[in-house]
Amino acid sequence: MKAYDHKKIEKKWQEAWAKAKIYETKDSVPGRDNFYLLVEFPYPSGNLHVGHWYSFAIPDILARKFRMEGKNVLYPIGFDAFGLPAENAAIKNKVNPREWTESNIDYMRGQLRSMGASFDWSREILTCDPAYYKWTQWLFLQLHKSNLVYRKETKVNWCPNDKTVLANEQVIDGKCERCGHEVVQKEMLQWNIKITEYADRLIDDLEKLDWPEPIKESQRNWIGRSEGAEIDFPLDIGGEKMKVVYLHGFESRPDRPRNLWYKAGLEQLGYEVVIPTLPNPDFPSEEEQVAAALNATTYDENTVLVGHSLGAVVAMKVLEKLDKPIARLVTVGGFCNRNFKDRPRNFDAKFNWTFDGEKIRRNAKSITILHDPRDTGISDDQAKALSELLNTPITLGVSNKPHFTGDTEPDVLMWLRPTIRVFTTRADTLFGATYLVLAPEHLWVTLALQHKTVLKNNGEVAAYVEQAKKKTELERQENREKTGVKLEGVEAINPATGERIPLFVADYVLAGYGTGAIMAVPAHDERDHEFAKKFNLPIKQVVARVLRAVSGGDAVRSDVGWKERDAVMAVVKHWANDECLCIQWKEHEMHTFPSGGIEQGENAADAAAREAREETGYKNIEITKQLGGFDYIEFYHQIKKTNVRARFRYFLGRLRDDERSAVSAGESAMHEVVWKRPDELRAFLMLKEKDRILDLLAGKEEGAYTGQGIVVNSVGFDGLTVEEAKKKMTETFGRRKTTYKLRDWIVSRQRYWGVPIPVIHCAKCGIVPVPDDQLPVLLPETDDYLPDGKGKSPLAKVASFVQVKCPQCGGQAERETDTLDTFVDSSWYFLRYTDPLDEKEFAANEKQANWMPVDLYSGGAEHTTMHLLYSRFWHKALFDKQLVADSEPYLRRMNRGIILGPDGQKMSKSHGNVVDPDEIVERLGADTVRMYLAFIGPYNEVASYPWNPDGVVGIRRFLERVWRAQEFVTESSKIDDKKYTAVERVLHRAIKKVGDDTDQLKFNTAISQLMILLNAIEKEKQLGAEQWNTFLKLLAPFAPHVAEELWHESGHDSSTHAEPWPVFDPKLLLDEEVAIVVQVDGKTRDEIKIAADASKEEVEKAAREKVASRLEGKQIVRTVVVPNRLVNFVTS
RNA sequence: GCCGGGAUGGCGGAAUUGGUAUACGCAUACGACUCAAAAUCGUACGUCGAAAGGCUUGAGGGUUCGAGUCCCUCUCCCGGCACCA
Repeated sequence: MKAYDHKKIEKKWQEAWAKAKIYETKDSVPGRDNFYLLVEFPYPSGNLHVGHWYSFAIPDILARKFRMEGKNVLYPIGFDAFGLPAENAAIKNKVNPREWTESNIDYMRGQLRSMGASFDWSREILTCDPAYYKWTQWLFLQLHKSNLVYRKETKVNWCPNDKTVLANEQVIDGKCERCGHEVVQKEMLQWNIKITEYADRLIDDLEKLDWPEPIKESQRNWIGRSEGAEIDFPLDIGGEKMKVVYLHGFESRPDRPRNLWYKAGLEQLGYEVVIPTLPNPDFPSEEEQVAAALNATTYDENTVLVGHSLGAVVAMKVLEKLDKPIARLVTVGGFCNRNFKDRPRNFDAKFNWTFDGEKIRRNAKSITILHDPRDTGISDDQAKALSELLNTPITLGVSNKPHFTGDTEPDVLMWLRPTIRVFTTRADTLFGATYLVLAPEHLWVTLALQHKTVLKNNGEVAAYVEQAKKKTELERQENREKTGVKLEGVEAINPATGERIPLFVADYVLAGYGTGAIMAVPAHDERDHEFAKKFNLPIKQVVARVLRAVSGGDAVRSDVGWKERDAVMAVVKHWANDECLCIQWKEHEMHTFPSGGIEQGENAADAAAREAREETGYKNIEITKQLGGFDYIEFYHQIKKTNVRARFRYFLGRLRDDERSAVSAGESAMHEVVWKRPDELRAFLMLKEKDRILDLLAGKEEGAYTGQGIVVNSVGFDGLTVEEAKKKMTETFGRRKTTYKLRDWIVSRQRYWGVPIPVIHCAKCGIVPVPDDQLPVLLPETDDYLPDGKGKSPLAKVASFVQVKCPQCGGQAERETDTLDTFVDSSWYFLRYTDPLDEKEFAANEKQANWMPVDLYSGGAEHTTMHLLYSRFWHKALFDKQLVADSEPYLRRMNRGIILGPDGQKMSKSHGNVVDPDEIVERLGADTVRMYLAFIGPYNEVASYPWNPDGVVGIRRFLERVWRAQEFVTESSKIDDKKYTAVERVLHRAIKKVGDDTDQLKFNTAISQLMILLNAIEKEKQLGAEQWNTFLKLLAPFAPHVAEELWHESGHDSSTHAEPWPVFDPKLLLDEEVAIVVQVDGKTRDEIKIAADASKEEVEKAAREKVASRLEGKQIVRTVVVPNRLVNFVTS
């Protein structure tokens, strides 16, 4: 027997497999199902570490096993070759990033080959190859066509060290993911992709994916959907005297509910509202209507003129006739031509359709054009014409009924009056909103500051806003002390209570989330509570908690009904001692404070005093204060025999002296009065609410109550549950709204080594996409990769690249010089593997159809909210363009853990604990490294495993024992021979378990089963040739070289990897004789060996005999027999 | 703080989903082979106990004939998000 020489055989077989091209995957093979096994392709960092082995060599086990099972497996490889490190290395070492990248790739190819992995190298792709990025550019332009790409001045994360913009996902704890430098916020013109438009689908489609739950959950959290409401708070700006003149439309009347609703809303703010009656609304003419409008009132600089629909035309005609300007013109669903979407109108000929746009503009200091794209009559083109006429951008509105004809139209009202719109998930607490908070960047704040006279403390607010904007993410995170400034001179009106409430700017409200403004409910939100405490703002309870008795005599019963009532409880202190007045009931299990219901018209505090007097006889009780607010207490009333849901208030009182009148006979028969010291109360009281009352008594500071409960102090809504009130208040005061934490994806990078964004800036034509036939836009060669630090890409310095003819007008234009985020490259690479050489398409439909969607995608948890989310989005965008056939790219996801250094720390050069796989492969062989990593623990977990150098040796020992086991193989292959049967049963169990465990990604237990099998073989010291063949086939996916070598050693010419996966015989899975545990009273006492097919009775009988001595003198009350497992005798 | 996952020998980890807890491997000890060492092979290896027999799956309680597994309470560790209204 030759010695096991891993170096020789690994080299030999790797070359042989490559030469035979056995892993070059055909698009389809008759009789075989296609299986697409994808691993995240590596970044060409230059050197493979153990983590790479874990990523690539372990999934290879699956690839090989699935092939043996008859699947046509695609297991491709490529390189995510663009990106910052190449460029940083280029700057540091003065080498070309392309050369650096290519030489790294060359080196890594060799290392990857040394794994003995069955990659199909013929499909290799490089994202920095123009043949690849041509299609990255093309796909980007497809998204651009779908209006998913836009350019916007955005506050972005800027890394001053890498001198580039980072995506939100690339900022970890306020620091750059790549270099660790602190990230600053910067306003820059950036390319964005509207991933937010897909937020719902990205969450909802997770349902149908076979992914680990933690990954799905992280994506859901990251997208951060929350359902809530938008509520408008009207502003009252002191000194503003406005008159609103409202001109209704065609076939309308001044007294339509909607118009009256507008009137009420505006008058609430002290506005004067005029709604002229316009003559002949069903057959209107310009002359009559304009005259009526002009006669109805006077127009001056305090007038807001509103025209709905045709009213807008009338309004413009009115403006044409005025000789001095008004404050504002608002058109609602207005128009200036007759190109209606639906039908012609009868007023067509009675109006003059030419307008003096200039005069109208001169006569209105500001103009708002409100248009709803879902309008059934007014087309977008009509709105656009109006916008051009008045030289004013369109404000998009949402109507409740098309054309803003609902009974209420909040969007219109919002534009008629200054309003702050807030987003809240707790609409039920609206009555408790005692102030508003705006983010420092809120538009209204910005406008007010510009205006200068709106805020009385303009300077102070300006200073705060300035300072808040300068804070970095890190500073915001470190110092969470609430800060803010009140906006003096402005008040908002709580739409529910009508109360005037103050406004603040504070940086605890984020501009980027919701509407950038919140209603603050300090009683029921911790942040608002903290702020209110600091600024001494009122805290108003509007939700009462529900305390339910669940044990003891007053526990709520399911068999009786409910009674509701208002109640009070009195905590009365002794006149001299530190004791409280308590009541102990005689016939019932009740220990309480005096309490009872409030009588008709009675004051709550008086009721508390009265109850205490009546129940105890003490006369001189004075109530000193209320403790806390409302609580609902639910309990079973033992005397009235009914459940009670009582809305309680607690009062603190004092007894002046011991003067006492006789307690009524009824009362004294039921209970007696006892005095308890505070330290005895906890033990004495049985009420559910005692902890809360005792906390209140102790004067413990009460924070915000954020839980469920019942609404109080909210006229018209009292008694509703939180959930019911949310719904009802949203309907009454606002509208439903869903918001997301997810931000749009900023894809431009101001760096050299990436895909040029294929766009041209033309002074005349604006942004012009590069035509398809001019793709790819090649990355130009340059020696100057240094970014300028101000946000200009190095490409901007390459004049020959920048200067270009505009493809539309032919004039001189400039190329976009930013490059794309590398996550764009990797958002579609798996599609390219299906058709890697196609020059006409990014991947032909029929080629995609062979493989997509990916059957199993393996990778790390670090990509959960980055690559994995981006590529799902990208795929959906392509799906909507019908460029791909599925809405999700990956059916099943498996998650790889992390390999730590031998010291249990993350591997890093600074720790000096880096394990070099090349060295171990050299010393122990690739098969050992593969198998050790597979054996270290379950693969599909978010977990980390330390590399144990001794453990690796154990696997090497196993392979050497396998090698030596060839000695035991006899020529005979007759497995029915008695001497082989012991091994045969273990072998069949192994076939089952290795197969099952591998499918479930539990490679560690699959390998342990191979070890058990080998142990059995060594014990018998002989096995048949067929058994040996089967063993090698089971081993093949795990240790491909050893298995192949031994396979050939035992006389085969074919490859073991092309062999079919063994099949087990179910009959052989169980031993003929099984060991059955015998328990007495659940304790294992002995075991019996008995034929596997023995009957229940036989088993029980044998067991009883076995433990007869222990059963002596005992009564068996029950016998439990679990087939092939145990017998349990239960004695009395 | 919120959301997810977890805690089993000296270590990595098993446990047919409620049925012999500690499979398999590592480490360790002893023995065989050897002049010796390494390698290899064999034996032992949760814990208390001489043994019989107890006790053990982060802690405490519960359900069950039977709990690592199910339920409740708590502690700690890991991961994600984090002033997201």
